[in-house]
Amino acid sequence: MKLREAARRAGVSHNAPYRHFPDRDALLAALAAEGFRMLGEELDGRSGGDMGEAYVRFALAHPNRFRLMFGGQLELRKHAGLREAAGRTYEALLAAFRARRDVANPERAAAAAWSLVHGLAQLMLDGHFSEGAKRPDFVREVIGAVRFAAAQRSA
Amino acid sequence: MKLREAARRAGVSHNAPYRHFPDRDALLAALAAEGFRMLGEELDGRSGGDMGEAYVRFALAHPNRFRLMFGGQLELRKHAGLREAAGRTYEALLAAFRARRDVANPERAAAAAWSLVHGLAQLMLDGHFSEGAKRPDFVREVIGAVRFAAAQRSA
DNA sequence: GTGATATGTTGACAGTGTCTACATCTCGTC
DNA sequence: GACGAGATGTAGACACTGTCAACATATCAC
Repeated sequence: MKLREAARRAGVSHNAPYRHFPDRDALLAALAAEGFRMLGEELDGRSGGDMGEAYVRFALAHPNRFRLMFGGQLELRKHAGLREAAGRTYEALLAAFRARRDVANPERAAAAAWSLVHGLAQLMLDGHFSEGAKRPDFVREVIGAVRFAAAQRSA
Repeated sequence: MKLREAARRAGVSHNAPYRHFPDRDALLAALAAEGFRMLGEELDGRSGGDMGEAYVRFALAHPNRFRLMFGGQLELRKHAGLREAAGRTYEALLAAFRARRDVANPERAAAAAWSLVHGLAQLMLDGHFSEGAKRPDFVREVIGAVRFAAAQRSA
């Protein structure tokens, strides 16, 4: 998280990063954007619970990256590329839900699904769920515990 | 987020806070703990979707507090009081689900419900859901889009 | 009144992000 | 091949930060 320390560890002077990024925030934004690309690759080709599990797996495998992407210290609205990268991920999820015929409202279901896996990832990263999260199938179980409001029935 | 700035704004010297907290992290931990207490009060007496809405409402009303509580920069495991405060909130949610007879597995359902509302709050705070989140009932709709696996039916 | 404790202040230290100025290295053009 | 331009690197300085040590004052029990 510290610019000078990173430069030191990379074996360059404390000012070298400024030749590649205008400031510290821009560097972090680039790392976050790369993170969104990585996440997109993990999710690509999956759907349903599988996709949700991949989302949480990514967060647990790259906790600092994930926190950087979603930690809120990046002022997402200031970095257009970031917002676009995140939006693309959401679009893929939305498309997956639109392809299903058994869900009443794909937009709401997609928002709920993203919220579910995102919250699960965040809470696990933060160390809540300490007891249950040790079970190897915890993520699958939690994701499997929800259904989305079915089509042809009132919401 | 800056100690000296906060001291300045409070009209005291930059070292006054050290008479009350051993270091910056301890001050933040105290603020987070107070946040958990506030959140607990908001959730108290509610259940179901109502509780979920109150959770998200709290996050949107106190974005910085919420991010402090769940941002992960606090090393939750280092502050026993914090972990306990968060655990108490979860216990209340768990109790609410245990009281329901129509849910197959209260533990999983509670974990899923917390994940759902937590992720929803976090994503809204970060500015995703930009289009849909403007609808006044967005939170209720998203929460209403999920069902929990029913009792007496295979998961 | 006296001593202890709580609370506040000033001054210093190392470390940080950022700016400016200076150096070098790499090429396309003549 | 020489040269000027741009990319990339470095050193030094600045204001700022969290933290520590030393010193001051206010409160209160005895």
